[in-house]
This record gives sequence, structure tokens and C-alpha cells, in this order.
Amino acid sequence: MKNLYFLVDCNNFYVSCERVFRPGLRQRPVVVLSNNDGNVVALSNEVKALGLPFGAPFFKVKNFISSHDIAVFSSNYSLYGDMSRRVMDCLGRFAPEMEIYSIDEAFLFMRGMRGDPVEYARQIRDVVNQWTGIPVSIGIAPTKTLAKLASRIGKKDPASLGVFALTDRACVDWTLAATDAGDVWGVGPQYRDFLRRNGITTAAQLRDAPDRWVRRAMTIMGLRTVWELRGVPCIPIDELPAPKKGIVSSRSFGRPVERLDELGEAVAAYMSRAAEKLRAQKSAAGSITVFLSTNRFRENEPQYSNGIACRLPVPSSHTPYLVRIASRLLARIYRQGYSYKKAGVMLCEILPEEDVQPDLFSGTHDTERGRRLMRAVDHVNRDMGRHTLRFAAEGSVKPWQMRREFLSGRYTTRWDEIPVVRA
DNA sequence: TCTGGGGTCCTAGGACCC
DNA sequence: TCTGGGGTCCTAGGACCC
Repeated sequence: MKNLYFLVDCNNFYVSCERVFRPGLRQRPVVVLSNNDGNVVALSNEVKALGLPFGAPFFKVKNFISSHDIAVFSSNYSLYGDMSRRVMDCLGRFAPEMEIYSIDEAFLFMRGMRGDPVEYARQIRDVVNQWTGIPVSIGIAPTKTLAKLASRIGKKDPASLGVFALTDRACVDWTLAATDAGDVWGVGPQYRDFLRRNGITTAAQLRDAPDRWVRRAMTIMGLRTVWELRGVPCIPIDELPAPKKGIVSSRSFGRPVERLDELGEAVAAYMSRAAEKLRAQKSAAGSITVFLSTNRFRENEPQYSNGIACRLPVPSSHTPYLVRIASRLLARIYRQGYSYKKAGVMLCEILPEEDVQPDLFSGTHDTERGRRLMRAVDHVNRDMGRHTLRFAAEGSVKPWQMRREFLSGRYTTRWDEIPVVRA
């Protein structure tokens, strides 16, 4: 009996979601773009094989994409979010303890596992694929860090068919010796370069580095990583996601925006979204920040970026109130004569709703009536689709809205966009 | 024309307190 | 000769993740 972590990772997740509903794309190269059709953020294996790098600005690789007949999609978070939920629901049936780590990854914790873990993982892989259409890779190991590594191999090595275990000593040894230290979970570009300068290039060398040196150079986090490479679990499973300590909502604009009123509408829309998230976790925010900036890539244009924060007299989650404050803050940092590219809001000093202390003199802005209103709005938007009800301050024309030229349907969350099959 | 968005944690240093 | 000691809180900056 042993305790094992399974890392389940969806292969090229956004691409796979698009392919579920467009089977004709299974053999074709496919990419998905970031918000505003900015960068390439998901690539099918065929595209990776062609050498297109992750993160490339779309406009710079347009020719490459069309010359290789690559299918292109704008990000469709309604679809990916819902597909993710289906995958996670499915995984939850296989493990007593699960941590949803990101939209496309989950750790399963198998406490005191009996039987063949690889066989069990293959079963999970097949059921997820059958029920959701999403292909996954699964890494198995005694620690999360090793499980991450194992899933990478499961994905890359065709012989493993998507399941790879780092459970026996010899296998761990040669795998770590063949892995770049920079590919270890928790080692980013800065630490990778630092390690290289100190003669550490492989994961095996990192595992064997002296504790005191690691602790000094890479903080306690680095030391944890090293111990995990040695097979000592240091990063526990987090079953319930902790409530957010800060909520950011920001977007680049589809085209440059100059006018204060248009910026104001964008900021109102972002604040409205942020407040919705805030209420979803039953919290209130004690301070808000508004920021904006011009396009930093246009070096020959005048640049300006600024942000301003304000502490609220009483923490709130009431959209109209937060929007009012945000638009005041925006007016204070707005300067005429610039082409703005991006704006956003941040909610900080977040605390549980029930901990809010009304102010003795001004009372609370979130009256019972106000709270009922927001609950009703959230309810309608949850049932009938986001933006069914929205605040007039968000505007209706939205010239600043992001570009999404290659958007697919919200196949699983909207009756009017459900796929049609002709036989 | 054209370059994403949203998070977490740790540490050092300074202010301040008794 | 000789200039305390211990604690908390906050902030900015740096690192990482997907």
C-alpha cells in the first residue's frame, strides 16, 4: 500500500475542446488564440511539430498559419469552462481526494492505494475520453512535483500512451538525469539560469544539491521542490479552493480608445464582472484599484500608464456603488491626448460578507434591498447567460470590446448554439 | 491594424510599539 | 571602549504557476 499522486492533464486542452464539436479537425493542425486574438496560446501536436512557438503574436505568424492550412480559433471560455467542469466531474468519481489545479489539470490523491496504479490510470484516461471527448495524460508518483514530471513524459513519449509512473527508484533516477532542471515544476526562467550558472543543469543535480544552499538561494519554496524530487511529499492536496484575496478584471481593447466616456464604460463592465466574482465567493472588498495604459509596443507614440487605489469606508460587493467609485478614480488618472490600449480594476482587502462592519455614521452601502437586487441579477445571469442583465454604465455599443474573429459556438451552454448534425 | 489575463507565495527592510 | 531586545505590521519587489 502506498500513497500516490495522479496528475491528470488534458492534452492541448483548448484545441481538444474545439475538436470535440468539429471532428473534421482531428487530423488537422489547430491553434487557439488568447483574448483579443493576440497570441497563440494552444497548439495541436501537428502545429507543435511544425515548430510554431507557444505565445507567438498572431499577427506575426499569420502567414505561417495560412500557408500550413492551420485552423484558427479565438478563445471561447464559455466552452472551455464547461468542458473543464465535465472532465472534473468525471475525475471526481475515481478518487477520494481531488484538487482542481487549473482549468485543465487536477491532482488525484490515492491514499493507501492497492492494485496496479498504471492500470487504474488507463481506466481513468479511457472513461474521461469516452464521456467528454477530451484526451488526457496521467502522471503517477509519490509527490506532486514528480507526478507533474511523469505526466509530461506520458504526453511526450508515444510508447506510454498517456500514462506514466515514476514509482520505482531506477526509473526516477534516469528520468531526472534526462530532465532539464528548468522543466521541473517550480523552477522558472530566473532560477533555471541561476542554477545553470552554478553548474546545475539537470533535475537529478537539483535533487542532489545541498539543502542549506538551496534554502538560501531559492527560499523555502525551492527547498520544498528539491525534497519533492527526492520523493518526500511537501506540497499537500488542497481540496477546497481558498477564497481569492484579490480579484482582477482587465482587458486589452479591440481598438485604441481615447475618450473618457468610452473608458468609463469599459471600466464599469470590468468592475461589474469583478463584483460578480466577489459575490460568488460571498465576500466584500475593502479597497479598489483602477488602472489604464497605452500600447507599450508602439514605441513612437506617447506613452502613459497609471493606477490609483482607494479604500472604501465600508467594504462592499454592490456593483452600482463600486462602479461609481471606479469611475471617479478613472477620471482622476485619465489624461486626454493618449490612445489607450488597456484598462482594468482590482478588488483588494477582501473579506467574508458576514465580517463587514457597518460604519457608525454612514451605515453600510449594502442595504438589504441592495443585496436582494444583486442576488436577483446574479441569479438571472446564471440561469439565462451572462450579460442578460447589466448596468447601463457599461454602455451598449462597446467599441472597446475585444476582437474575437474566429469564435466557435458555445455548444454546451446555449440552446441556440447547440451543434446541428446532418445525416 | 496587430503582442493575453489572472492568480499565489516569500523575503527583506523599514516603521512602529513596548 | 561600551548606545537593548523583541515583536508586529506593512510594502515593494521578485519569483513562480496556468
